[in-house]
Order: sequence, then C-alpha cells, then structure tokens
Amino acid sequence: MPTPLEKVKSQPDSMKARIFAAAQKLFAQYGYEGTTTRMIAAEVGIDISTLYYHWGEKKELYLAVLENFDNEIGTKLKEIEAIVHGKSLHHRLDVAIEEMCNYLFENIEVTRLILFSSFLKSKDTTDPGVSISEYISNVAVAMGMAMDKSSITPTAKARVMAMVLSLFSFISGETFLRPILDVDPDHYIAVVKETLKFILIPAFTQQTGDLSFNKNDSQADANNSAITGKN
Amino acid sequence: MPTPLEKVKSQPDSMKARIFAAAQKLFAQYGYEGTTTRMIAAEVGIDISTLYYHWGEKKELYLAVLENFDNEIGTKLKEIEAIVHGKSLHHRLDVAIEEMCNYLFENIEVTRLILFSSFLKSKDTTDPGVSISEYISNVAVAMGMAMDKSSITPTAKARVMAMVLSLFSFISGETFLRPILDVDPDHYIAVVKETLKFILIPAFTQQTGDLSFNKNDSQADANNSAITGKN
DNA sequence: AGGATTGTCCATCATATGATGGAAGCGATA
DNA sequence: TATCGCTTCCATCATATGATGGACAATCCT
Repeated sequence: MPTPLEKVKSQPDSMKARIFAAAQKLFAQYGYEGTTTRMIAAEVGIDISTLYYHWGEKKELYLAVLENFDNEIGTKLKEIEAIVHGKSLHHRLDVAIEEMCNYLFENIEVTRLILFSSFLKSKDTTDPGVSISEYISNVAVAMGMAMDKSSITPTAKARVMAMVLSLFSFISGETFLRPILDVDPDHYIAVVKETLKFILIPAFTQQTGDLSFNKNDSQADANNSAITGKN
Repeated sequence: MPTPLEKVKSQPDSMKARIFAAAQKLFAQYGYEGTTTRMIAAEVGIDISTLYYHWGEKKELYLAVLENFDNEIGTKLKEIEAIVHGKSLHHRLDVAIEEMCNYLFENIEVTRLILFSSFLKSKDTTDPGVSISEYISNVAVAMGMAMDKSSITPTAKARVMAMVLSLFSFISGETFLRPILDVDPDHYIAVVKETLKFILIPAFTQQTGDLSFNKNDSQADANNSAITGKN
C-alpha cells in the first residue's frame, strides 16, 4: 500500500504534487531559510493560501521533500546492489558510480537538498535528518568491508563516506563547478564519472594489506605512473 | 601595508573584530539567510545598533568574512607549496593532506561557509564568490598536471576538484559525519586524514593504466602530458 | 435545481528582520 | 568643569514572511 507521499506523487498534475515539485526545486536551490512560501507559490503560479490549503505549514512540505528523497535513494541503492551482487569489487564500483551519477544527475535538486539539510544546522530544534548513516553501513557491508552492519569500523565507514561525499559534492555543486570546468552539462556528467572512477577505483581495488575486507579483487599495481612524470 | 580587514583582525578584542568572529561562526553554522543580525549581536552580547555602527549592512559583514577566507586559504596554499616544492607527488599529497586538514579543522566554520556560499544560490544578484577556480588551477599546475594555468584540461581540473571537494566535505560535515563514525574529534581528524590519503594517493600515484572504463579519453601518454594533453 | 464539498484567491494579521535616529555614557583634553 | 568625539543602547520604522479567515467559483451528488 502506498504511503501518503507516494499517493501524491502518483498524480503529478495534482496541485499538491505540483507544489511539492516546486518546493523540492526551490528548497534545493536556496535552502530552507532562503526559500519562502511565496516563492514556492509563485513558482507554481498560485496563491500562498492554496499552498497552505494543501500542505499546511512550510515545515510539513519540507519534511515531505526529505522523506521522499530518503525513500528514493534507498530504493535506488537496493536496485544497484541487485545488479552487481556477486561481481568483483572493481566492477561493482564501476556500475555503482555510473548508476548513482545517472540517478543523482536526474535529481540534482534533491541531491543538493539532502547535502545541505545534513550539513546545515537548523534553528528549529526538530531536525528531520535522513538515514544517510543507514545507507553508509549498508554499502560498507555490500562492498565486503564488514561482515554485518553492527561490526563496521570507523575506518571502513569513513571510506564509504568519502565515496558518497565526492559524488554528492560534484552533483550538488554543479552550478558552481561546471563553469569552472567550462563544459556543457552532458560533458560535465562524463567528466564527473571519469573523475570518480579515477579517484575511487584505484583506492578500493589496491592491495595494501591494511584492508581486512578486500576479498575478490587483486589489482596488481601496474606502475604506469603517467602523472608522476613531472619532477 | 595591511588591508582594512587585516587591521581589524589584528586587534581581536576590538568590537569590530569580535563582531567579525561571531559573524563568521554563525554564518557558517546557519548560512547567510539563516543568520540574523540579532543573532550575531546576541552572540557578542551587544545591541544590533552597535553591529550596524561598526559594519554597516549585513552583507558587508558577510563579504568581509568571505574575503578573509579567500586571503587565508591563498596564503596557506602558498605555504604548503613552498614546503613540498620539488618533492615526489606521493610526498606532496601526503604533506598537503596533512597540512590542509590541520588548517581547515582549525577553521571549520570558515570551511563550511565557503562550501555553502559556493554551492547555495543567493537571492541577491550580487554574488560574492571566492576564487576557488584560481586555486584549483594553481594546484593543478603545482602537481604537474599542466604546464601553465592557461592550458589545464577539464579532466585535470576535475581531479583537483575531487580532492578539494572530499577535503571540504569531510570538514564541513563534521558535526553531521562524526556522530556516524562515533569517534571523538581528535580521532575524527585522524580518520579523515587517513581516508583522504587512502582515496587520493593511489589514484594520483599509481595510475593503473586503465581509465579503461571510459570511452574516448585515450591518454596513455607517458610523462606529464597524460593529463596536460589538450584534446 | 439546490445544496454540499472542494479548490482558489484576496485581504489581512502577527511576528521577525534589516536598518536607522537619537539619547546617553565615557574618556580625553583644554 | 565644559566640550568634543567615540561608542553603545533604546525605541522605532518599513518590509518580508509565515499563517489564517472568508468570499467566490467550480464541481459533484441527490
């Protein structure tokens, strides 16, 4: 049975869903404090009263946006895990980076939102909070960095975090970072994927002995140091 | 000759400097919109009029905070470059990560601020903007990824970006991430350093020959032209 | 048709916030 | 002491914002 939010989203033309979409976009662009109910209403082209009629107070709308992301990201992670289950770590990373990039780039606003809502303090005491921690643990287990979710070392968690942070940063910062790279949106996605693979795959597939979790991937260090050439 | 801002900071007990410090802290915690002049005044323990007397409008104070960071980070990067100049890339990365972590952890608020001010849109048209782009180019050149600042490929810039983003994310998100790792502050710094080295050093020093996953970028070129090669 | 329900907007309120003017305090100097 | 300049605070304003009540219109149901 669908959650109340799923029911709303299943009718994208409904006023409640249109308001939701506008709110998602604006909250992500300007943050919670920086977004006013009037901005949201204007984006939809309605009166603020209509907004309040459908959603009640601003915070309710904000929480719905967060809750929605939480569900979506969880579903997406399970999807990816199903695809790559049993494959080599190298292959898993490749697919995961590819898939997560595609997904998050289609939802840049939400990606921004989750990063900011996690990092920025709220003056309100009622912090919503998305279950990022849960996902990190799941990924760590899925990558074979721990036997189960209760026995994950801080080191392992931090390494998964590094992956997530890189990914989220590149996508959340697109409007800021892309002009620096001076590429068009499609190229930006490609560059980000390539960069993430460049950064992450060597780290996780190397044999360094201090990794208690490395199981099925022995990537001999080919000493093709193309970058170290200088000096 | 000191800049106006340096002059202010040189007298830490002066009202103007105390206001500056409080503003820096609060802007970083709550963002620009989420911070009110009354909050800043309350933090210092003064009336808002006193704040306006010393700094004028809110935006002026905000810009000063950004400008200050801009100067500090630029200085720090030059310091690090001076220390590691001529050393191996591995050693440079090791020192740079160590030094930047130490520095940024001593200035978590400012680190947060710069990340948010870059990533969050402002309703005001006058975007301040810090010269991140400049620093990325400098680092790319310093790492031997390009001959000069005018000939840096998007790929090279993106790789430097990945370093910067990881670093900034881990530090900006400390209040959110540390509870997930469940470690004390000192341990958190250590874990972050170790994780960044784990992630970054293999990528930049081993270069396992396969950027095999991505299509076009065939740059198996030897020496430092692998990245600098303009396509 | 007639009434109820639903959805939308206009007008409005209460509060928070950016900003200012003026009075009062305080120290230095003549 | 009197005066001046610098600093701080109180009172206040104008606007923006979250939120609400009520009027009006459209739709549905009998």
